[in-house]
Amino acid sequence: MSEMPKAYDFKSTETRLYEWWEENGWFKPECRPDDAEPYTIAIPPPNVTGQLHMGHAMFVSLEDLMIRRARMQGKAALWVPGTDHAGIATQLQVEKMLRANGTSREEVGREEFLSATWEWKEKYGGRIVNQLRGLGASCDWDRERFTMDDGLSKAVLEAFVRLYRMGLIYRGERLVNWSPGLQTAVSDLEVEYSVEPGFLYHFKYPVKGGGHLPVATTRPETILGDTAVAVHPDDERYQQYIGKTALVPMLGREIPIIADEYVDMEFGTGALKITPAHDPNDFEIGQKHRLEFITVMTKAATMNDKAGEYADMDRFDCRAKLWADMEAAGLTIKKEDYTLNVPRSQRGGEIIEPLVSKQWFVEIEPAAKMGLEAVRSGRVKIVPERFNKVWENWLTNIRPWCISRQLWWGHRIPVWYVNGNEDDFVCARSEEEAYEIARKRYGADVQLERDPDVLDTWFSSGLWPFSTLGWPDQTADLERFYPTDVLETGYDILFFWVARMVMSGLLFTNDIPFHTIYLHGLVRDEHGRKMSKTLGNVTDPLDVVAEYGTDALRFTLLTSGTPGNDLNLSLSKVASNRNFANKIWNMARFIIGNVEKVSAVDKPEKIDYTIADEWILTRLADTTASANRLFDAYQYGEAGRQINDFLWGDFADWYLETAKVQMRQGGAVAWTTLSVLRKVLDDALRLLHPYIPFVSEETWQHLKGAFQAADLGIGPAEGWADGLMIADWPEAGERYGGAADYELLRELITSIRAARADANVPPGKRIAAIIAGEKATMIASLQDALCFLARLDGEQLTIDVTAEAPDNCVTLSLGAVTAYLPMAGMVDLEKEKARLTDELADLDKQIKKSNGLLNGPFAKKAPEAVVNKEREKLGRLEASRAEVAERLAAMG
RNA sequence: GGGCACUUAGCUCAGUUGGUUAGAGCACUUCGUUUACACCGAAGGGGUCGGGGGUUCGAGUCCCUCAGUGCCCACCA
Repeated sequence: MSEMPKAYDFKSTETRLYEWWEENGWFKPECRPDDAEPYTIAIPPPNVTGQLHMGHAMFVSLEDLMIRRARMQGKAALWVPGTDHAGIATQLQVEKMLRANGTSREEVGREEFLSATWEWKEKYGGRIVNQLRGLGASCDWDRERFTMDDGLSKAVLEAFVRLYRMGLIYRGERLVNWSPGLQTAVSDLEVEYSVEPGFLYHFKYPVKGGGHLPVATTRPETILGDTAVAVHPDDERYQQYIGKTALVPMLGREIPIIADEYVDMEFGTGALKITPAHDPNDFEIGQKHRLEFITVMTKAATMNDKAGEYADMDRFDCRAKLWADMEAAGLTIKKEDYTLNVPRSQRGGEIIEPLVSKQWFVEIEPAAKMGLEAVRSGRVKIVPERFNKVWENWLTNIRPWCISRQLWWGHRIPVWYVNGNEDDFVCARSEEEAYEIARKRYGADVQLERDPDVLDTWFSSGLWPFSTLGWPDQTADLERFYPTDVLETGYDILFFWVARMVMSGLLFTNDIPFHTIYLHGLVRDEHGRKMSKTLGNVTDPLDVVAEYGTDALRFTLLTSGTPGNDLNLSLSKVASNRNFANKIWNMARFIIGNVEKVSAVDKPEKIDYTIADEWILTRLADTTASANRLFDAYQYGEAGRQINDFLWGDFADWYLETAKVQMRQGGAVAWTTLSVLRKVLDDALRLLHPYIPFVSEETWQHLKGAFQAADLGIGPAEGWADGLMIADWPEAGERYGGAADYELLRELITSIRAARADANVPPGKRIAAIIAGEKATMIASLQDALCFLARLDGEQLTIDVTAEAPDNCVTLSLGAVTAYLPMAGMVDLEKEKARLTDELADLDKQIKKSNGLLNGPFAKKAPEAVVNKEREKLGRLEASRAEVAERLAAMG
């Protein structure tokens, strides 16, 4: 191994390691034995034309973490990558390109448009995938899929045909959410309601034969499509009008005045205009009362010829003009300010228009029931659990899913119409099959024409976990890796995607598609604002990676938050984590630098650990156990923070410093110290590898190289693996009794340092000390370390259990051990007296509290371990108090 | 109209089954080039854990309630 530079350089590392891992075939499950337990994740397929954003970085970090840990646990880890054709999004991009070239989708025609889109896909589709690689994603790229590749297209056909034959797909004329700009229907989920200021228009509905009914509406242009006016049957104000005829303003069309309990007498005027073709509620009332359905708008949301003189006007121009005309005709009452809930397209933001049109629907209630049961029974677990409620609520109130889109880019609906008749159609997996069926049903001489529409993009992604593994064919992959294990994604697509996968999995594979749903939150800017282009607060993951490295970004995303909650990304945290990577690198440099100071003959027959060794090994065992417990509970953030704290706060700040002294002793002590250094860093690197794959692997390779070359008999019990990536996952080791003694030593050192700082002792100055108390001899075992870390003068150090305090000294009492620092000339007697007096008061307070606790109900009711802990604490406090009191008395 | 989350140090956040004196990073103060690291180290200042009530020997943690913020679902013209 080459020399390690002073600072870790991620730039020269990341690409090199990624390629090396991939060349070794370690991203493939086949790097484990055939009988290894499988562990599978299907990637949330990014839009094929998408640009990498923090959401991608988030899911890559989390899923790669899960996959890498499983792989190290010896499982056949498979992360299936791929992309989504993203119907509308992609089509819009290509249309934009066409427009830039002075043409349009309509002009070039369907076929040419599709080939242009495929070209676009080939050109830009690889970009996002390469960006995922850059984040370290250990996907099996040989198994990469695309929602419109042949296999997945076959799966889509199969799913559609099966649903149709189960009677769960039907075509119907319904009121759908229509996007006038995109010229397609969209599903309920694709509509977002935004609260906006608007008006409630009150006007007079003329009644034939005289009089009028006051009516209120937020959308006057729909008046032109009214086919009834409704009042509540019990409303005394309007009893006289029920059954009479009203006249549509400006059109004079005659419509009935009906009674329906749906009308809220309290709201508005208590009289309701009914426009069955333009409002979901009115649609139902229209059906109930068998009203006429009059559509007054075109698909472009301009008024049609049913709107009389308003024909060809834009819907909002019409609103204004009609109201002005009504005002002139004396039909208006008032226009009051009113807060509207405006339906807007999730894509593009234009106002969605409810329009009657013929569309394909999936009746998903039966599947929804299965999805509900899967979560209720615990077959599918959601992390965090609180999303169970959201799941429950949505699936319980589910409505038919409109799956047809009037787009060109997507999976064509596998339905053929017979002889130009819309009501005669066949549903089949292919044109050949369609003809076969049609001939049987309609005679030999049939002409078929395929439905022009395509399917909602989520229809194909709903099949993702099994279609990517080969379904509907019974492939070996499907057999081995399905059901998958965890589905990890953002909570914002729980309904769009996750619920649909669960439902289609249960429906088509008769199994759950995954046993756990892990939901992460949105990545926001550091002040909690949503990242948006208009706000200009978008942080590009590629920029962050270029400046701080992939590991720094990954560790930040993984440890800054908690499952299911949004996370505020701050660059200062990324910078800290870049520093963490460097810190790890330098720990390794230190250890490797010590390798040559030890020789193989120093290996002792029987290992004899110092209390420092015992302490760090115990801390390692605790950290490993805790991390594993947290990993199993999907608490990755907390696990990462704990490993970080351990490695930096315990290993680097304390053990490494102590080890410097132990190494100087040479011989068996040095050998043992080096073996502990290696063991702790090695295990920590393993624990960290799923978080920060690059720096951990690079560091580990250096460690491995140095120890293998030195041949000291120090290394992993199982031998050095080729790569950390495929090394064994650590399990918690032994705990040792000496750990507590070292803790006491740490306390003592910290106290001495603080006392020195308090007395303004120059940092370089070695001072004298007397260590007394029952644990003084324990301290003696690490006397040199004590001197080094607390800057004590070894020549002037007295260690004696029964030593008495000299005059003119600072007293540091820790119960089992006491330090006297005779800092002649440097210590202010009066100040020391005051300090000790304060300390005495504080000790008295604590002792009183502790006594109160131990003599109260606490002693009887609290668990024994807790009570014992309190007793020990009291013992320490009392010992300290005695010492402090004695010193004060001696000082007069 | 339902439902959920959040409210802890100046800022951004941890705190898993209730258990010593509530933690981290950044920022701040004072010191420091001891052969891993200045992308560093040592010491330190800073919090009545949103308000109120309750359960408990013990509450940041559990329950109730109020307030603020954010989000999701829902057809009120």
